[in-house]
Amino acid sequence: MVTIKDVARIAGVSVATVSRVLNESGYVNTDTRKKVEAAIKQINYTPNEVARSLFKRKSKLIGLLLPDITNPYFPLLARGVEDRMQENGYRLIFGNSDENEFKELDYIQTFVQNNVIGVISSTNFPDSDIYTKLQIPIVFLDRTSNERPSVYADGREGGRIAAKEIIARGSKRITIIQGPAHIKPAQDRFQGAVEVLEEMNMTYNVIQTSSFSYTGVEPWAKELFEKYINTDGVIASNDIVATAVLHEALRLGKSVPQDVQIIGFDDIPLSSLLSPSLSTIHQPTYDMGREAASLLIKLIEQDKVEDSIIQLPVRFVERETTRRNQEKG
Amino acid sequence: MVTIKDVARIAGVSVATVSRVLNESGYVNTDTRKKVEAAIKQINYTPNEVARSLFKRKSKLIGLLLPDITNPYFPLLARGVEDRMQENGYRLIFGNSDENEFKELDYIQTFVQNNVIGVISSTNFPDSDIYTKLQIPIVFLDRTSNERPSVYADGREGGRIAAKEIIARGSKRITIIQGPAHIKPAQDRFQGAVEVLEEMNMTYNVIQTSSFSYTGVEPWAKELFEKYINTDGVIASNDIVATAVLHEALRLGKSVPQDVQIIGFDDIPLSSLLSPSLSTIHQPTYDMGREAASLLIKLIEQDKVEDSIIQLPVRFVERETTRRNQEKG
DNA sequence: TTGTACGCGTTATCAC
DNA sequence: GTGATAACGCGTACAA
Repeated sequence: MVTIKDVARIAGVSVATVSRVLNESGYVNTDTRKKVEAAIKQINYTPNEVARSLFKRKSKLIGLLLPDITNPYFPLLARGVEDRMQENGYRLIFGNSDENEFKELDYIQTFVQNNVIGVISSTNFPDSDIYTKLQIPIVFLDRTSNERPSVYADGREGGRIAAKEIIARGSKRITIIQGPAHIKPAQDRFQGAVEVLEEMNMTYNVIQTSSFSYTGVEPWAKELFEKYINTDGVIASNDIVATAVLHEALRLGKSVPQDVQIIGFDDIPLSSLLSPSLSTIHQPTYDMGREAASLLIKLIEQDKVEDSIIQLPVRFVERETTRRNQEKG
Repeated sequence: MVTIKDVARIAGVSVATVSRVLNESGYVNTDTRKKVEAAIKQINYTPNEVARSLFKRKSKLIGLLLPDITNPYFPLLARGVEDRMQENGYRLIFGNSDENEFKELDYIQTFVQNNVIGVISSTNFPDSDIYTKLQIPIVFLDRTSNERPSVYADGREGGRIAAKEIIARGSKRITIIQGPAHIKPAQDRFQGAVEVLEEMNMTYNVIQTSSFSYTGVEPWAKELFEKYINTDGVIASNDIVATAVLHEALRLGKSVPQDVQIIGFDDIPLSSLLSPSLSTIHQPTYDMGREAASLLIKLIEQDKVEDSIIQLPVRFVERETTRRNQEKG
């Protein structure tokens, strides 16, 4: 390993001087600087971030905690975070929590042990001791808790839009799929949809699901059509569930969107590749990741931050699982 | 920050003793140990991994470099790596390379600066200086290079299987989609398919694609049916491309699999949710991640490793984009 | 069985 | 302008 001492020896100066040119701190003669830079280049020296981190008590590392990168919604989030962090020289320590509080605690602990300078987490337990006791800046992503820094999409409005659109397009017997009870965005979506349905005096049914995971979405799709065979409109809790519903509807010989309309949530990349392609409520997922990163960077680098709760807008994406809107012609 | 000194002070012993109980090294009296453990619990002490890393010149961190986590193939790989690493107490520093050699170099450098103890990379440049000069254990994942530790699937056999199956199921005018020329597994698949087609004296066409990315797969699907309108069998380079081809075929009013059969590659999670669901060559993606992690752990913890080149088998998954095999009844 | 002292690579303070 | 040197938190000879 090549260290700052080697550079100092070769350049014929002290390590203090090398440190100065490295960090552009303090005075250093132009000639001296050149000698040092030459030495650095000669032996291809790069500073040991671990030693830096030890001394400064903080690293250039960010902890990123996601429920499950295998769920196609999260990679975009992660990518947004990474790209933005990269721009400011921060790197990611990454972990999947599987919505398991113990695993979260374990990861957060590792983050702290590694002197991460901040954490971004899509946790289901934002009010857990894990986070309230955390001494470093934290941003909740796709999650929120009172007054804590967070970035998320407007789920309630998304639910409202989904309900309005599916009604405007002619569904009369709507079934809402309610996502996991403990996940705030899922409940927001659900409530938004219910609100509109109630306002418009529509009858509707509800199917409850317990997870957002890939595995085991089919059973809920089957349950839906067994319990409510006459459903002619489905507001799904996310695109994965919507995809399973679509699959099951087609399997049962139903025409989509003629017999049943389906609206998803998220607009994950595969939605547009389905046949028929999936109408859905678009979330600016990648940008949410970027925003969370930007917010965390502000929290780290600035004293005070004005807006630390960021809600991003959603929008309806019309594709082929909904009929043309008659009203709009 | 609570340090080993605090523990020592509270327990009324020296830091050396605390260190001994922490690392279970050397002798320590049972009573003393209990006092130390009590103190640790009392002030909730956890060792500073940065200081450890500095002293030992290596951390518990692993560098994981993937082309793009947004491509649905890679999250499973990442998950496999993480789960296995977790079991041995290693954590991941993660980065997307975008198949960009400069970004790779940048990340590898960061990994080294952070004392990672090993690297797993799905690089397109395994023979680059970046890797040949690397002083720490490295495992190539879903990639391979002569004699270097690597874990990958048997692409050639996969290509052969795909061709055999699509022929056995009655396709006469087959089009193969050839993945990016610089990615070894893509070429293996292609060659395997071509081999069988040649052996059986079938006529076939080839469409060349330049990337495995999501964006811009549609154009190739369109190109395929414009150039080779009579195609009745498509061997796609991966499931994303296959999905786009399926989408386009249905859009053109073709019946799948009656008019055209489609076989994908990878068996990403969405494949089974498509309508019709996608027949494909299954890769044990998650297990590949795990295997790569296991191999790297061996490389790190053992002196010599017998098999450092691991090729995993693939298999055909029959779903709905292929017809029933007549021969098999 | 336990404690002292040093070094890991870096930065910051303070002389010179 | 530059160079010693202490300190960051930990692990390990070596001494006691």
